[in-house]
Amino acid sequence: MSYKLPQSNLYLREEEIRRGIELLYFAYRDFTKDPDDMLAERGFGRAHHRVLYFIGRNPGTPVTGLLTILRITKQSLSRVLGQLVEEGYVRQETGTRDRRQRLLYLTDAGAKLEQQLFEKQRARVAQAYKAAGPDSVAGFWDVLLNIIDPEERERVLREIGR
Amino acid sequence: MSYKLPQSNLYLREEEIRRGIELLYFAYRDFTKDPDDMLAERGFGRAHHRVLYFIGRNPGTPVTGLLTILRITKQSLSRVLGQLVEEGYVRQETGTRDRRQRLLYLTDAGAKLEQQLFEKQRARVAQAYKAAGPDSVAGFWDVLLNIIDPEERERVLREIGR
DNA sequence: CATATATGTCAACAACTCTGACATATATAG
DNA sequence: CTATATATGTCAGAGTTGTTGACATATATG
Repeated sequence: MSYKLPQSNLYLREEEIRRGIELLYFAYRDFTKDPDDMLAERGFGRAHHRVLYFIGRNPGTPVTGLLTILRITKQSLSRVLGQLVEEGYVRQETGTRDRRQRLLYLTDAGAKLEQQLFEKQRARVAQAYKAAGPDSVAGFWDVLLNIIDPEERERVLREIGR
Repeated sequence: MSYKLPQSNLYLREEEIRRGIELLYFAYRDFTKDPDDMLAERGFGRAHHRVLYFIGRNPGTPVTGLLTILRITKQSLSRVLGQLVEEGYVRQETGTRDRRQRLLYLTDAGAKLEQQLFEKQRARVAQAYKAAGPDSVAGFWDVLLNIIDPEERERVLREIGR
């Protein structure tokens, strides 16, 4: 009997979609919550974390690189980046090929802070990976990758090292 | 040779964690972006979407129920909820068992709007499920569930219907 | 030399969140 | 019945992060 009730299928489908939506919402909320306390102690917010994170992953990126990854305006970035430079977590170097560019690097203090922030998320994600098992992790990556806009999937793959 | 280099393992482990962190960030960003345009047309934001969504999933919830799910303050909720009530998307009924409670329901307009917002995310998530396959979807759910704080996993399981 | 690009800065504004204080209606315990 | 607790609402002030718009400077490129 290969016949299937379309309405039942639609119902199941919707429930499965909503399950994904809700798990994404709750998981993302807890996941981002971890570093926030440590950041708040220094008067920083989540935006500072993102900047530290992506400079750490792309040392020597010009400002434009960060704007492209984060998809925010330079005015938005400059406030946050300015604070990080001011307080000694990020260092700017004039580009050698193109002297208009400001290439961004974490200072030792920046790298240390980034590691501390990462550690909180590492523990949570590592535990989830372990609890779910390697096959689930592969599925987790695969679904997330396909949720990302097709146009930027390639860039993300480059970012995460395939 | 069962011996494994611990440093190499640690490196792989960190790369795998960072892959999860970044996929989560990029996927969540695109995923939340979809409904925002439609909301902006009506002067609403993402907070309105969350309220519509969870009232739709829990019709008749008292205000406290929403505060517990969303983990925001009543002052924060009241502005958003007030607008939704004012503009006819949410209806409040005095509780019968407890007349202090305001039980929340979507109006017809509210249900319609919620469906339109859901449709945008449905398309994205359904496509990702299809591209990744059912086993990956199960893994996706499993990892996300384990990323959520253990204390609230039970509530989430109830929310998503197991 | 003219134009484009990379970056920075100032100002105003909007969304969403918070804390703190206070008010009202209703339920519940003694 | 009275005292207390709970559910909800409201006002005021503040912080973080994002936006748009306008303008400035340094450097690269045709």
